[in-house]
Amino acid sequence: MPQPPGHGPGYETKRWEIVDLAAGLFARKGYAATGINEIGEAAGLSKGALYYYIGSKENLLVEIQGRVMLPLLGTARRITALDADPLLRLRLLSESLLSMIMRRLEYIWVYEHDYRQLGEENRLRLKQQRDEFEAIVTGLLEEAMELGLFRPMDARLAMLQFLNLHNHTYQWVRPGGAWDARLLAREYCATLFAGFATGGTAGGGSIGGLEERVLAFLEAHPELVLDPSDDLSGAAA
Amino acid sequence: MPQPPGHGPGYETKRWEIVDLAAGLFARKGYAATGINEIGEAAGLSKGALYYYIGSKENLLVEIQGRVMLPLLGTARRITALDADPLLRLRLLSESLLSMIMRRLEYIWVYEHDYRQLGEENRLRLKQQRDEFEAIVTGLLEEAMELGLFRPMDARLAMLQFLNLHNHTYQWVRPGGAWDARLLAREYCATLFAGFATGGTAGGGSIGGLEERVLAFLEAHPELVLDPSDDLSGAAA
Amino acid sequence: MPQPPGHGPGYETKRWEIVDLAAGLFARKGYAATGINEIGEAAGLSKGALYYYIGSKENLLVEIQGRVMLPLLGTARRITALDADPLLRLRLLSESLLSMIMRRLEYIWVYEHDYRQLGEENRLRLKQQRDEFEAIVTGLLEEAMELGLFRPMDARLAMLQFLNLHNHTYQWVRPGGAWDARLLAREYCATLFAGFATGGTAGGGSIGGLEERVLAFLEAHPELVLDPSDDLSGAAA
Amino acid sequence: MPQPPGHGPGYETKRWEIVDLAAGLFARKGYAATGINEIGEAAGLSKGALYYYIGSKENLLVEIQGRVMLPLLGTARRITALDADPLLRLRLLSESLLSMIMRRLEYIWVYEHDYRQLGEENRLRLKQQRDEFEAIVTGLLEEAMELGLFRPMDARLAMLQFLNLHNHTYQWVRPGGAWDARLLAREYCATLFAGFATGGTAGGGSIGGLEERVLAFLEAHPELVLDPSDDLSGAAA
DNA sequence: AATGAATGAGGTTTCATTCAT
DNA sequence: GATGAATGAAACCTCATTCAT
Repeated sequence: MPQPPGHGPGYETKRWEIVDLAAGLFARKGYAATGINEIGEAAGLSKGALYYYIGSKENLLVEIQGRVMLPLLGTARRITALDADPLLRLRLLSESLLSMIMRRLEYIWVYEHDYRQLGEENRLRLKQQRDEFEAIVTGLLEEAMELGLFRPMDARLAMLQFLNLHNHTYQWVRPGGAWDARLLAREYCATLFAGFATGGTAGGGSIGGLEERVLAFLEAHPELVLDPSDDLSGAAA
Repeated sequence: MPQPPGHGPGYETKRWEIVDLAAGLFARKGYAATGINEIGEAAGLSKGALYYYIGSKENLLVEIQGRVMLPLLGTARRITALDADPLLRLRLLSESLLSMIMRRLEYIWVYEHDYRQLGEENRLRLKQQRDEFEAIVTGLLEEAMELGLFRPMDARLAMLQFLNLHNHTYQWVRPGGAWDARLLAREYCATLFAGFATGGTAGGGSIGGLEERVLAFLEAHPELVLDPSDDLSGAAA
Repeated sequence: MPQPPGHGPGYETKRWEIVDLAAGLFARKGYAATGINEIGEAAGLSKGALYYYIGSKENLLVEIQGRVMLPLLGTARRITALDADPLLRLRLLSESLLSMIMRRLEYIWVYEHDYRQLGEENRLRLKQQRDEFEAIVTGLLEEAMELGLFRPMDARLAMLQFLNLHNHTYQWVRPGGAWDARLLAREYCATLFAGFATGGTAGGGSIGGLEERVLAFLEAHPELVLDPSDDLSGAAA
Repeated sequence: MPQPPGHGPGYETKRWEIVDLAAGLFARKGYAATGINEIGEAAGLSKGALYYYIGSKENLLVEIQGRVMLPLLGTARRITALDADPLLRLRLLSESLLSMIMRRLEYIWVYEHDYRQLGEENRLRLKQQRDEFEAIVTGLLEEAMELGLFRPMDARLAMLQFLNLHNHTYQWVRPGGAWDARLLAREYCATLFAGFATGGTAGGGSIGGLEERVLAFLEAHPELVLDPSDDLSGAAA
C-alpha cells in the first residue's frame, strides 16, 4: 500500500474520485497517452497533492483493474455456487458481466485495453484472477455438456466463444441506448445455448453440407482468403 | 534533365520491413508506449535514417491500419459479390477474417487497440472503411433472414455478435497452435448459424422458461448482478 | 477548499528575468538561431524548469514584442492626445521612441528583426498595433500640413521617412555613448521638420535644378545606377 | 573558393539560380529558419546535387551578401569619383542605393537581416566593405559642408541619418508599386538636403523655441517618455 | 494536507552535412 | 554530375516523479 499512514477521513473519498476521473481519461485517450498533468487539472489538484493521493500513475491503473476484476470475480463465485442448473447460472453470469460492462464502461475500456501496461507483478496477479474467471465459465459449460444440455465439444473453445461474445461488447455499446444488459444477455445466451446445443461441425440440419461446399469453393477461389504464402507485400499492390 | 529526386529501388522494401517491425513493437507495448528510439534500434537505423523512411510515427500507424483494413475490405467485397447462398458467404467471410487475424496477428493487435491514437483525418477514413465492412456483414445476415435460414431478428445486433465473436479472437489466439483459421471459422459459424436459426428469446426447446427463471432468481438474489444503485464505491469495501 | 493550483509569488519575477535574458540572446544571435538550451543555461535552469516558466519558445517572442509595442503605443496615444501643436507632439514622440530604442535595445533588436517568426495569430495582432502606431504618426504629420507648418506632401511617405529615420537607429546606436535619445530626437526632428517645411521636389533655393541635372547625368552615365535590364548575373562578373 | 576544380559550363548558371532561389527563401523566412531541404526542393535537386553546387549553407549567405555589397560599393566608388558637386553625387548615390533595394529586394532582406549569422571571417570582410561605403557617404556630406551647402554638423551623424532613411526602406517598399527608386531618391534627398542646409538645433525659423517648449513639457509630464529609472517591469502593469 | 518549483530523462522531429555508388 | 541513404547532433517540448516548505 503506497499511502503513508494516518490519513484523514476524506482521504479515501478523494482518492476514489481521482481514480474515477482517471478512468475516464484513460478510457478516452489510453493509459500511456494520458499525462499526470491532465489528471491533476481534471481533479483541480496540484501535482504534489495529486501524488499525495495516488502514489504513482501505475497505482491508478492497478486500482482501476481491481475495481473491475474484484466485483466480477466475487459475483462469478457466488453465481457458480448457486444451486441451479448450469444454463441458468451461465445466463446469470452473462447478465452480471454485461451489467458491469455497461455500468462501468470507462473502467472496462481501461481493463481491456491497458492491462499490458501493468508492471510484471501486478500483471501476474491480474492474470491469475482472469484465469479463475475463465475457469468458472469453463466449469459451467462442462456441467452443461455432462447434463446433455450442450453437445460434446472443446470446453475451452466454448468458453472462449462465450467470452469473445461478451468481452468485445465494450467496443460499441452505449449505456443508456436501446439495449440494456438484460437484453444483451438474453440475446447472447440465446445464440450460444442454441448453438452449443445443436448442430456443430458434423451437423446436419439446415446447414448440412456447408463445410463441403466451403472446401469446394475455396479450391476454386483460393484468393478468397489470404494466401498463406502471402509475404504481406501484396497489400500494397 | 535528371529525374527529380525521389527514392531508390530498395526504399519500399526497407520501408516495409520497418513497418513490420513497428507493428511487432506496437503490438507488444502499445503505440503510445513505444518510442521511436526502440523502433530505430530494432531496425538498426539511426533516428535520422529512420525518419527518412517513415516520415512520422503516426505514418507507421496509418500504414499498419491500412495493411489490415484494405485487404480485409477487398476480400469482403469479393465474397459478398459471389453467387452463393448467404450462409456460405458468411462462412467464407469468417474464415477470411480469422485467417487475417492469425496471419497478421501483430497488425491486428495494433489495428484493434490503437486506432484511437490516429489523428482526426485518418481516424475518420478508417471509420468509414469499418462501417463498410460492417454493412457487408449486416447485408449477408439480412439475406439469410429473408430466405428463412435465420429467424427474424435485429440485423445490427446479429452483426455485432458475429463481429464480437471474431474480433476478440486476437486477444488469445496463438498462430501455430492447435486451432487454425478454418477450425475456428467452422466452430464460430456452427454456433452462430444454429443460434440464429432456432430458438431465440421467446424460444421453446430445451431452454424453455429460462428467462422466467432468471427473473425469479434475480428478484430473490439481486446481489447477483451489480446493484444498479451502486455508486461504485462498494467495490472497495 | 484549497485554492486551485497556480503560480507562487516569485513566479512573475523569475519569468521576467528569463524573458529579459532571452531578449539578450535573441538580440545577439537571432530568434531562430538561439536554442532553448542556451536560454536554460543562461538562466541556470533545466529545460523542464525553464518550460515551467515560459510555456513555449514563441511565448518568449510574444512577450518581448509586447514589452516593446505596448508601452510604445501607450505613450504615443498619450502624446497625440496632448493639447499642443503637432510639431511639439512629433518631437515628443521622436524622443519617446528613441528613448525606448536606447533603453531596451535588445528588445528592439528582436522586435525589429524577428517579428516574422511569430505564428500567424500573434503576427496579425502585432501588425494591427504597428498600424495604429503608424496612423498616429501620419495623423500628426497631416495636422502639421493643415496648419501650413509643412508643405503639402504625401502623408504616408512622410510618415515612412519619419519611421525610417528612427527605426533604423537600433542598428548602430550604443546606449551610454555620446548621443542620447534627446540629442538624436533633436537632430532627427531638425532634419525632418526643416525638410518637410521647405523645398520639396519642385523646390527652388539652393538645390534648384538638381533633378534636371540628375536626369542629364544619368542619361550620360546610365551605369551609375543598376541597369534595369540587369539579370543580376552581372554582379558576379 | 569552395567548388572543386573542373566544373562544366552549366555550373555557374545553375549555381546562380540556386543562390537566387535561396535569397527568396531566406528573405521570406530568415536564414536560420530556412532548411537546406527547402532549398533543394525549390531547386528540384537532391541534397547531394545541391551540395555539389553550394558547398555549404553559409556559402549561400556569403554569396548573397556579395551580390549586394559588391555592386553597391562599385557604384559608390564610381559616383564619388565623378566631377560634380556633392549634392548631385549624393543624389545619384541615393538613387543607386534605392534602385538596388527595389530591384533586389530579397537579397537586401537577407543582407540587412542575416549578416550576423556569418562566420567571423566573412563577417569581418563584410564589415570592412560596409565601412568603406559609409566613409564614401560621410565624405560627400563633408564636402557639402565645406562648400557651405550644408550647415556645419556632425558628419557621422548626418551619414547615419542618410543611411537610416535609405536602408530601412526595404522593410515596407513594394517593387512595382506607385513609388519607384527615382521618386524615393528625390523625396529623401529633398528632405535631407533641406534639413541639412537650414535650421538645425540652434535654429530659428518656423520651429524657433521648440526645444525649450519640449523641455518645459517634459518637466511637467515626465511620463511622456520612458522613465529612465524604469526597471522594465512597468510594461506589464 | 497541499503547494509550487525543480529535475532529468525521454519524447518526436529536423538539422546540415557526407559519401559510396 | 548527381543520387539516395545515412549520420549524429541538436531542435522544441513533455514526462512521471520528488521535495522543501
